[in-house]
Amino acid sequence: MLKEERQQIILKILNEEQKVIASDLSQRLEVSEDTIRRDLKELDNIGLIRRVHRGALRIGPPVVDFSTRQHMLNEVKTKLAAKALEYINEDMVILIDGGTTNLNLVNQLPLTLKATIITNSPPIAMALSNHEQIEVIMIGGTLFKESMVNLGIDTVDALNNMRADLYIMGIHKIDPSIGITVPSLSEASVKRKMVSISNEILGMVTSDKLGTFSNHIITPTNVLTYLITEDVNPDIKKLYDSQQVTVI
Amino acid sequence: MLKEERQQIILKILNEEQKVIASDLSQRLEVSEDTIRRDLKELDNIGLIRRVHRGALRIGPPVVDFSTRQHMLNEVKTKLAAKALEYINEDMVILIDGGTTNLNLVNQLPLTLKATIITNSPPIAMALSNHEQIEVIMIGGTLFKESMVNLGIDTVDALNNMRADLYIMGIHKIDPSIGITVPSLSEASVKRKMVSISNEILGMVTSDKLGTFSNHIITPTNVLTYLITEDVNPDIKKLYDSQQVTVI
DNA sequence: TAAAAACATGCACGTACATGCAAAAATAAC
DNA sequence: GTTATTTTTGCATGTACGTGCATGTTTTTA
Repeated sequence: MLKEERQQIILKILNEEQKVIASDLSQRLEVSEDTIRRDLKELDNIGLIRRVHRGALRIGPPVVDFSTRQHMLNEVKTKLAAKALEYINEDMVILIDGGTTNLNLVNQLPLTLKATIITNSPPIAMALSNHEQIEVIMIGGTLFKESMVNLGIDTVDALNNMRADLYIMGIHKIDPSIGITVPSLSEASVKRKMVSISNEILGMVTSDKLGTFSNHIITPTNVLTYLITEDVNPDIKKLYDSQQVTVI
Repeated sequence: MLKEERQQIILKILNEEQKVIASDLSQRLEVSEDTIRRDLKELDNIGLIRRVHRGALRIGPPVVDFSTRQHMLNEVKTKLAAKALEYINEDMVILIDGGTTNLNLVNQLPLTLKATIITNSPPIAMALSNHEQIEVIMIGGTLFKESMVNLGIDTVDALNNMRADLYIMGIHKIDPSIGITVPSLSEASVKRKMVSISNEILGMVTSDKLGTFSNHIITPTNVLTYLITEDVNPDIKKLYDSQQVTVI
């Protein structure tokens, strides 16, 4: 097992369980405690975890709410991510913006994947810290804290010089007749720019978002190449098929 | 159960119930009363709770996020940060790059501070997600995973259009005769640019970094306005004073 | 005021830790 | 494909940390 891979697993466990214990990790990952300690030390040094005696804790706001709903949603999103992985290939240039669904996907990317990932979302960038083979290009801008993405003129400008094979769009609301919508103007313009510089566009949505809309229209739904959802309703599928959108 | 974890639980309980009783906690957390007493003592020393006979009381209004603050207080880097806070004023434009020392500082910024913070470090940006009054501007670039900062031509370009009142520089190595040095070229050029667009420059270093150097020189030490270290050695101070650097 | 509870202190035990070093593995160079 | 070089790993050493218990002291309460 590679070091990076192991550290990635540690981060994943830490995300799920809020804490890790060194001796425990040693057993689960089948390496010596010394190695685990070294891993934890490294992750602590770059600020990804909080090292404490005997183990480490998650950094950032504590996820206190252990509600099952949250947990279930996470499982659904993991399924969506698994489907999306099919469309991600070696050496692609992938543009990906924010959202927990996208974050979930990134966390599932194989450590061996070689690719270029462009993102305007700090959490996405941080999640890729252990993917040696992935070149991460961050797009700057003004941080929009509600959804943790960089937005604004600078963001759009920076995107002007780039092209992507695949844009993995975080979708808030989507309706086949109205289009893909977001609640804020600046988010809309950045996403619109992202659409324009990408060859293919993939969107993941949990089914409860289908048929909902907000006030700023990014684009009609027919720009989507793939629409991924957890259970494919035949009616929905027909609706989008007529727009040349592949529903999976 | 980890010590820090237990203390967080205590804080959480205290947050919800206004007061805690030592013997009670001992049962709920399944540790000896001695341990609880020690926990309460520590939390009291840090100033997060008010210790009283039989238990402890909450200080001030309920808080949401104590997890970050808790572990830091009492550490060397925190002392540095506390000193640095003196030089951060309302409505400043602050440029800050990566490093755990800087991350520590950011975590200590008062939640009410109104300012603009420019950074090329995703962890720094994420740490500021709770600060409503702070406008965060992220500088994009290629993510340099070893130190979690964005670097490269795009980064330097983006900085061209900006000006900052104060640059809080993460310092790897510093030597009064050689200058401030880093191990990588791209990091050096970005930091050099940051220096050039900033009015004042503040550096925090733990004393073990004083008198060390690496292979890429950013700038001589005399560009620093303030140099903050944990215990100010008179010799060192004299050395830097002759370069118009205020050592604190 | 006496008994009980809570406390501070010091000690001992087990575990976790940092450090240096050598073997092993992975990567680079030839 | 083989060799050289770097990185990673495990082990040994000595040290530091966290916990519970024993002791004596202070505070609470009956």
